[in-house]
Amino acid sequence: MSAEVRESNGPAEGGERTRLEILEASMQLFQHFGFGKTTMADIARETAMSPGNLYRYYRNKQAIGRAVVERYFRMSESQMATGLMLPGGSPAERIRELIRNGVGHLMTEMDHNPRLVELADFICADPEGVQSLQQHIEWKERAIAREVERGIDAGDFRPCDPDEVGRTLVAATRAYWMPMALVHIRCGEDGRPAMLDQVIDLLLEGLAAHR
Amino acid sequence: MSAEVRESNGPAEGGERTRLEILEASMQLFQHFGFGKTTMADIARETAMSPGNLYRYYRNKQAIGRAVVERYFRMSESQMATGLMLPGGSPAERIRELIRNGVGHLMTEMDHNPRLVELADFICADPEGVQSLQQHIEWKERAIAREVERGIDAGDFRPCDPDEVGRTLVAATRAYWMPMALVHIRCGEDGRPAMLDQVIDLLLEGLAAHR
DNA sequence: GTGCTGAATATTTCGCGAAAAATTCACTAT
DNA sequence: ATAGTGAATTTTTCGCGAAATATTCAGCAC
Repeated sequence: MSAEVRESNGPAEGGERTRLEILEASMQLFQHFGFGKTTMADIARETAMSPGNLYRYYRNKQAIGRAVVERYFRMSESQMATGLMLPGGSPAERIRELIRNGVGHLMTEMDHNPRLVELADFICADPEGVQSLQQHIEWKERAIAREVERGIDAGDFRPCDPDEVGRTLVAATRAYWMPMALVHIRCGEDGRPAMLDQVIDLLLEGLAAHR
Repeated sequence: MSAEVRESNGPAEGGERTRLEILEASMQLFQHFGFGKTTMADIARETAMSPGNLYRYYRNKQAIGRAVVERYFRMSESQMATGLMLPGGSPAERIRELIRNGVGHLMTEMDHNPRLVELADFICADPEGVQSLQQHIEWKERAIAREVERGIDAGDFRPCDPDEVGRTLVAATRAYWMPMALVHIRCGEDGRPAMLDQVIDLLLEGLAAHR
């Protein structure tokens, strides 16, 4: 029943800079060489500190991996959110673009940044890491829920619980958010994910107001 | 440019009994001990023939695994179809039950028959086996398409292409058909798959006629 | 006490010969 | 020719010591 509230042990305040430094160096290394091929000694060398010191900021290597994945998820979320910055488009169009952009972003990352995608898969596979994935999923659910709320207010969508619809839309497109599945789903020369547009259309149709 | 049309080499006609015998013995063994732990020698012993003779009926061990998986898929399809035998229920209800029963059946198999589910995953992972999975998926798509057709005729569903809707419904529930994903999706004490009912409801709502 | 080091220890991975298994093939029987 | 055998051959897996790596810890500087 003692203190130890923080995910990672170590310095309380002054160490945030160091923790971030470790995080950024690790992300670079993981991106280049992969999680497995990057050693704690590599990270120590890159940050010009001793291996032992890394453990003052992260419990172990997995914890660094998890922090990198969380940062990576936050970056993906920012990327997905950029499409929502501009105010134009109907709620339905905005949801469609949110999902299409998100899946498109994931496909781009799989081509361009396979090491980090692989890391995310690896980290999210064990119980310690699932909550990172869960948070990321919840971010999508909330982003969609906000647009659904707008759609209800605008009279485009029938009355419903926006949060539940957010969860439903993410659940109905879940396979498209899974790298392992997405590998098989991409098709054609452009590599667009099969049936995604039709799935979105049917879901949005189910949400429509039919005034 | 010669003959060799059949998937498996060997006898043309008279050998069908032997091929089936190998298939059934293998299925039993795989179910009990798993694909990896079952040797060709085991199968030979079980069928009272020599190891070499197995190769007259199947190209290799993978081919036996594929045949077992295909048989397993056919059995799953029969199981799923039993819910459709009785004529009652609206098309929407029948589609809902088809999907719920199918996913429920998969969950039961994962608990009760994990070795065969694992085998299916393994076999369908490589290029030789994906077409078996593809066929199984197409069976579901067609089963749904038939019900959609009924729904259109009955005036319950708006006019649309039943085949495309079949593909769409399967795509929107794809994660629920993937054992790897389903492990994470089951929740609660009853282990029911999260959000599946809501997904189906929203999709069917999108299909409704709104007369 | 805080931040850090580097050697000491614990764990995991790796290389490689041995054993097991998959696959082939020369051969027998009908 | 067809069905089948079983030993020979190729491929994969396994066990285990060595090397690499992760993690801990006693101690140093401030």
